[in-house]
This record gives sequence, C-alpha cells and structure tokens, in this order.
Amino acid sequence: MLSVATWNINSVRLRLPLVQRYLAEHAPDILCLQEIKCQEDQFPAQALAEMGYEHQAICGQKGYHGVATVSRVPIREITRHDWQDNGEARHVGIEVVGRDLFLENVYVPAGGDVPDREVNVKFGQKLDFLERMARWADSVDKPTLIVGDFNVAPLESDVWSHKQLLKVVSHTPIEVEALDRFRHAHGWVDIGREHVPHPERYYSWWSYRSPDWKKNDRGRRLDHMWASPALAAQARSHGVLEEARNWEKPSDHVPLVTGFDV
Amino acid sequence: MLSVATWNINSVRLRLPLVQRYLAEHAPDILCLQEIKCQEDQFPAQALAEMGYEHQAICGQKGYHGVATVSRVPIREITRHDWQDNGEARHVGIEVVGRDLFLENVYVPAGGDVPDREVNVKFGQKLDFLERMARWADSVDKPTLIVGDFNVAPLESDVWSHKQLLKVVSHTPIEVEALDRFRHAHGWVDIGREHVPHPERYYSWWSYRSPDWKKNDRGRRLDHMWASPALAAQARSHGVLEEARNWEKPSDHVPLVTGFDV
DNA sequence: GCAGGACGGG
DNA sequence: CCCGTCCTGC
Repeated sequence: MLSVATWNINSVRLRLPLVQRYLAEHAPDILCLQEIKCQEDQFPAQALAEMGYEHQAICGQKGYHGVATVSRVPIREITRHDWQDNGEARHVGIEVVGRDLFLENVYVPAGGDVPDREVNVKFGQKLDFLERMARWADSVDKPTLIVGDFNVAPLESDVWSHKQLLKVVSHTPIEVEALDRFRHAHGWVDIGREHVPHPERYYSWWSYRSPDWKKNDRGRRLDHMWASPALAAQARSHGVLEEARNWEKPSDHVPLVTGFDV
Repeated sequence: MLSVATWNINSVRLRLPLVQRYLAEHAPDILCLQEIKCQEDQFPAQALAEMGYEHQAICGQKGYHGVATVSRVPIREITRHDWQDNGEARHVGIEVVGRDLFLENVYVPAGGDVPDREVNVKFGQKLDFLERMARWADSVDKPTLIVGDFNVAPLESDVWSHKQLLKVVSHTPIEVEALDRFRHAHGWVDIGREHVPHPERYYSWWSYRSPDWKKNDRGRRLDHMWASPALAAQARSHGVLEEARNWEKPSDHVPLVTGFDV
C-alpha cells in the first residue's frame, strides 16, 4: 500500500503546525503541498524530516506559489515544468523509487477575476497553462498520478451553486472544457469522483471571505487527484479531510488522500 | 490608598492578554497606557470593563501613538492637549472623582534618529513638545500626577552606558535640559527616583533589537511618574515590573506603579 | 525586532 | 478574509 495526499497549504511557514498535525494524525506516505509561498531555503525541511518525511522535492519562489512533495519513502525528483514559461514555481515531478510510479504535483494559476482572456491576461494564462498541460499529458506513457490545486471545479456537484458560478472563474464552461481536454489527452481517471460519484456533493475549498463556511457550505472542488488508467485501478481508498477547514488558523483548502495497492 | 500604573503597551489590541494578566495579578486602581496604536472604537473597552476597569478615557488615532486611561474608580476626562498642534493623539488628562487629584497621561514623541533639529524635523518637534509642556506645567495649580513615556532618560543611571548614549536620541544633553525645564516649571517630583535614588540602576525599556535583553541589560528609563510636591509627599510605594519584559510577546516597555495615601 | 498600513494576490 | 512583501516608525 502507498498513500498519497495533496493539500494547498497557503503558506507552509505559517501553517507548519497544521502540516505536522496532519502528518502525525494521518501519516500518508507522500504529501504534496501547493502554495508553500516561500523559497526553497525557507521551507521547513528539517521539521518535516524529523517526522520521517526526509525525502523532499521542493520548487519554491519568493512570496507566491511554490510546490513541495515530501515523502517517507524514497523519491527522486525528475522534472520541473514551467507550463507558462514565466518562471513561476508551479510544478514538481518525482518518481517513487522502485515502484514504477510517477507523481506530478501541480498548482494551476487561479486566473484572476474576469473570465475573459481579452480583458484579463491572467485568465488567458490559466487557459494556456491547461492547454500546455494537455499537450504534455498526451506524451505521458508511464503510470502517473497528477495531483494538486487545479483551480477548476468541473462538475455541477463540485460547486455549491452551479447556476450562480457559471460566470465565476473556476467553474466557467471554457475552463471546464480546457480541463476536459487535459483529462482526455492521457485518459486520466478522476479518482475523487470514482470514490464520491457525481451528483454527490464534493468540495475541497471554502473561501475565507464567506464566514460560517460550515453552515453556508459555499465550497468548490478545486483540488484533484488524477491517475493513469492502470494506476487508477489500483486505488483502494480516498478521503477528504473536511475537518481540517476547522483547525486553528486553517488553510482555505483541505487535504485529499488516496491509498494505492502498489 | 490609590495605586496608579503606567505602561507603554505597543499596540493594545495585540497585547490585550498581557494587559489582562497585569491587571489580574497587580490590580492597580488606574492604568495609563501609551502607544495603544488604534482608534477609540477599536480599543478593547469591554474586555477591560469586564475586569472592573469600567471608567475609561481613550484618545486614539489610526495606526500610531494613542493613549488610554482605564480605572476601577470613577474618573472624568478633562483635557486632550495637542502640544504639537498636529493632531497626534499623545495626551489625555483626567480627574479622579472626589479625590482632588488630576492625572495626565502623555506620550512624548520619540524624536527620530539624528539629535539635530536642523537635519531631523522630528527631533525639533520633540524639543518643541517638551517646551510647550513646560509652558503648560507653569500654569498647573492643582495636585497633579503626570505619567507616561517621556522618551527621555535624564540621569546617568537611567541608561546602560551614559558615555555611549550621549549622542543617542533620548539621552542627549539638549533633551535632558528640555526635560529639566519642564520639571522645574511646576516643581514636579520624580517619584521613580525618590524610591530608587540615583546612582542606582533604573530602566523601564529594553529595545527589541538588542537580543538577550536580560543578560546584556542595555536598558533606559524612558517612562516616568512625576507628581506635584504635595502629592509626591503622599507616595507610599513604587515599583517597576521588570519581569513583564519576559512575558510572551512582550512590549519593549514594562509597567511602573505608585501607591498614594490619598 | 517588532508594530501598523498599503499593496497585489488568492 | 487572509497571505506575502515593502514601507514607515520606534
């Protein structure tokens, strides 16, 4: 068995205690973090190594974005794709040593406020990012798991109100289509939805701005775990730790985890 | 008996727990705070009222400076002097109801880095502030206690190194002379030095920048309690709570307290 | 070394 | 609402 988790942590330095709590209580074999918001030399490498996560692949930058994959089992860093070609730290790819398993940790751009590439360059960059990921996915020929904050909630049951979010970045048809092209480019299996099928409610993010997140439950599923078909067939368990949204000084995202029989 | 305390708190919102701890453990009748760093409607009035300090005179502004006097015994706000005439919240004067006692809570400007009014306007403003306080003091004709952060350490034993601080703002001869003029203008009695006579070491502030503040002990006496002569004769006790500098997330100043037989 | 504020970003 | 960074002030 191998368990892999993904969590947009929204500053790993500020939320190191939460990461430690999650690792202590749930002990995944591998944890993929997004939005670490620090440079590599500022990453709390030692604190996580002391908890057994001594194998680490960190791709950071100053202030924004940044991803890190930490592991209890040996991993080898393979790639750092720059799908925007602008130097932003949004991906790190590793191989799980001796298991014929590749793990891609990605943080897709949020895309700004206005869902129109003519008036909002960030929205265009997000679509371009997804198109380039699709082109890359087309060439993937190894058992691969790609996880992270995709910043798109594709299904109606991935958002608290399909109707009210149709023109809100993360749930617009043009983004969903781009994400679909990316998924079909490799035949990725959406593990989350294998285990929590549509039309069941499935969210991984609740905005800080909406108070009483639990009562109002205005969530979205922005975080995903997608696997190559053969690998997806080996997924045995999947979970969403909603309670982490209630921890002290929480991230606005919660961790997802999948257990594989590999 | 009536006990009066003064404390530069360096943001009362951030350090409300420390104020509460001080009030719970030492229970002065009146506490004068400086550098509350908030507007009046942001002052934690209710939390302090719940501890019995329901009588409050608050003079605040956005972000900087600001003073507040909170009391367990009835007080009446009398004045808000603007000795710089620039709108900064640096003083509030109250009367202790039924005791013929006036209490002035003041935060003198720090004065910038360079002790030269030609090149540093803030230094000039500080000297002007002290001169205007002197003019005001000349007209004080009631039993008055003036306390607060005067931002001047007048005596050699008020600083960790007289020689090394002679050209450092807070201990320059020109500031000491201005403070002396202010003191003589009313015949104020320096209560701190009545109880801890020169040349005994007496500090109330240790910079955040100097690490190991306790070991290196690079302190200064910037906070003072001065009384009209007749009132000073009724002072029965005086204390400096140095241990407060070691509390969690401390202010760089510590509280002073004086007990009066009034 | 630590405050608060203003900014850009989510 | 909550990050980081940069700025000012002490």
